[in-house]
Amino acid sequence: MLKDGSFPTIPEVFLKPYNSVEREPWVNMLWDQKGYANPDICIKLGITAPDAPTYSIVLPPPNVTGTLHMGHASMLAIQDILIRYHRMRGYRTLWLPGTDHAAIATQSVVEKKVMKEEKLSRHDLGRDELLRRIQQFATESHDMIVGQIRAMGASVDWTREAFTLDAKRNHAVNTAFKRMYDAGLIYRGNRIVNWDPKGQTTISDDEIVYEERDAKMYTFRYSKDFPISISTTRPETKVGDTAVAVHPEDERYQQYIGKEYTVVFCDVPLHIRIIADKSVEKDFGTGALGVTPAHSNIDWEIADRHDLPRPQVINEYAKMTVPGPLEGKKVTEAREMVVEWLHSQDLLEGEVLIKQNVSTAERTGGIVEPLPKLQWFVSVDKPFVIPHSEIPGIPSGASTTLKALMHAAVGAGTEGTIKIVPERFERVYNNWIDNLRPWCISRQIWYGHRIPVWYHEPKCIPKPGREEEVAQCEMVVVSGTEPICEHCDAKYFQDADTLDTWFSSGLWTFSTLGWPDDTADLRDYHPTSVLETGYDIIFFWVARMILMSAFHLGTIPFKNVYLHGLVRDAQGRKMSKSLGNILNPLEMIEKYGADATRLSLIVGASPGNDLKLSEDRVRGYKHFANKVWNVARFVLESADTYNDATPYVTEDAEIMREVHRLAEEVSQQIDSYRIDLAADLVYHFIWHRFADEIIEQSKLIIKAGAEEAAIASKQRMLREVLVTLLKLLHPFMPFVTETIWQNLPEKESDLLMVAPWPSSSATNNS
RNA sequence: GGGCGAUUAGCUCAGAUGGUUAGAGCGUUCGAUUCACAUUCGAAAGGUCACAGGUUCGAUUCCUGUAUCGCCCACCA
Repeated sequence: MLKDGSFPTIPEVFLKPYNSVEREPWVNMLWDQKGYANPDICIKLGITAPDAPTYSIVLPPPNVTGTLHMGHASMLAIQDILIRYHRMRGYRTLWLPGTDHAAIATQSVVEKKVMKEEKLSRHDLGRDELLRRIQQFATESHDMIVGQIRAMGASVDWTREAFTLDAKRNHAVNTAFKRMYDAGLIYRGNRIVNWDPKGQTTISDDEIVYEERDAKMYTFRYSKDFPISISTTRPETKVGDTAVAVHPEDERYQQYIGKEYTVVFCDVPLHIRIIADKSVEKDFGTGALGVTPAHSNIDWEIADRHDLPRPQVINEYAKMTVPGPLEGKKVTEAREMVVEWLHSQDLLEGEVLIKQNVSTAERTGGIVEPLPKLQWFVSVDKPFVIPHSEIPGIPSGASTTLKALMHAAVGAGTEGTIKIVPERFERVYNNWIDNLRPWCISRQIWYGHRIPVWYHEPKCIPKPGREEEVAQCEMVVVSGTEPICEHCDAKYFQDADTLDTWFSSGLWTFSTLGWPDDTADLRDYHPTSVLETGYDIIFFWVARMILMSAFHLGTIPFKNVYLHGLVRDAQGRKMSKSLGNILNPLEMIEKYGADATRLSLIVGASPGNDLKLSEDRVRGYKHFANKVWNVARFVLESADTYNDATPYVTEDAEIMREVHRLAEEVSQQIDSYRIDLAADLVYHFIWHRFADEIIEQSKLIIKAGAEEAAIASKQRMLREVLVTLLKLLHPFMPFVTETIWQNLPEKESDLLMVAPWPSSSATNNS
């Protein structure tokens, strides 16, 4: 009974267990109404100081290929914790959401779907119709993803949402392409590319997945009178050979170097030169390498050095093109035919079973065929002058390369460079750059940013008197609209290819902020504070963003990179459809609540290490959400009145100091990206210190009717500890804490999400 | 062929610039309780901190090897 004779009343909502299914959508609506995820609104309402430091994250855009999985859920949880923490600390905090068109991934999903349901190929549909289908699919997928991001409680600013293929981003992509082309870093060239015969497109080196398979290595001669035997696992390519390379110091073959032979191999006449090249290993196989310039990367480079002809004998469908019996045969068939022929001619000298890494395309699983093709590339080694640079070690106006920029941007504790957490990935990153080759950016698929290059076809017939300018108008690169030839008024035709999806993703940190325009957002929020993503896309994406930002802005794209691990099942296996061990985030949210789902993905997940997740874990944290709920109920019941001027008795003052120490520790752990430990600290304090000990002890005072001063002190302590703990827990479990906040009799701010973060200083009267 | 990570209680993981009895959760066992708790609380059992050397007064912690598992990179034809 209270002083005025009435009974304590607590909000009725507390009389039932915490119900996440009911409360979470309600809290989401509340957040939407207030719109505090938008930093402009926070400034306008005086919640955030206009000159406060900024804190920004761009959401790694999920692919619009379907729904979100646990990996996405963990990424959203981690970023939301960082964002909510900084927002409460008073930063101008922006978390910018978006989705990725994911070019090849999305197109192949839709193509497969259309093939399955309608038995139609993309060529049956045509470019426009296929694009329409993909658009529709992407929109549905996008809407689903937005719903999932909201369900997780992610406090992103929807007013700034972006899509990697929307009009603004297309403008950014075209501008970026044009500027890199003008700087000479993008060029069109005939080089060996990774061709995926199944997907009918080129792919970059990073989209190759190596699979170990059994293979046979054959040792043989081209003909009886050819002096040197060679070894290969791909005899069918030998009809494209133009040389045999040996090591310059290999005494066995000295006498043959420089000689030329004409042979007939499998009914194909070949002209073979014996050359010396240092890249050949003396001790491998016979020490002699049959050089197939058109169908092997290393051989192409040898051909460069020795000026060899490069006949193509395999086409885009992985079929033989050389005239004769092999023509039109698949490479695998042709291989058997050649081996049979070698047998029949008694040329085969050896056959060994070996393990071999076969290159396959990540998306389609097709076996990659190296082919020479005319494609667009980004040169990472070509020097250029960077007009403006804030990157340490690279002065404005210096001559540099993209590789050098990428190296300089990350690094070993230097002020102003990117810091990667965990640090060991810095080595992985640098190692990758060292091995980087030209980046092939053109793709023969339809869904994506069309290459902004236009060709004059047929050739220009100039107006009289301007004939000499014609050579310059055959090909133009423009960032704007369709060009028209000024010499003959003819229209141009745009390059049919699209850009590698990572080209547009690479611009993400600044294309989302309005670049190429000089916007306030770009000035305020770039470089972003941290890029949080999985360690599996450090090369695909992290490195490309650094490249793009360094070239176009002369800055780093983010100050920190935080790499999280992968979410695996309870046995540590990858989650996959075929294993049937997938946990669906939405289902977990439905059963246990977003708060529980978030915590289960956070606690125990140290940076860069994989997390084993089971449904039991999620269930465990649902119990915790309910525990928090009941703690609040108890405190509001037994301390329904209190006075914030009441002096603390010694014991309670000590508890307050303890709570502030906790706040300090939690802050430190978050600052050093150990949010797993931070979450664990709060969890344990609430459950095993506050609930099990502090509350239990306070019962002895309050319910036993001790001295009034002691009771008042306890009541004030309970209320203030509760408020502090709600704040500390809010970044991790935003829904249950916000719900409780809304039911507090009085509160410092209308929403907990913008309440001030507990400071480490001790309170008054302590 | 290079490189990286992991190896601590039955399971999942913390941990310390090296120092008294190595921690937590889940699980197990025993007990209490319905007076905030779709329960909760208390207690117990359980570890030669992968192995072998070295440095040291002292190592699970640092160094060097080894093993097992996992991952990444690499144009050995």
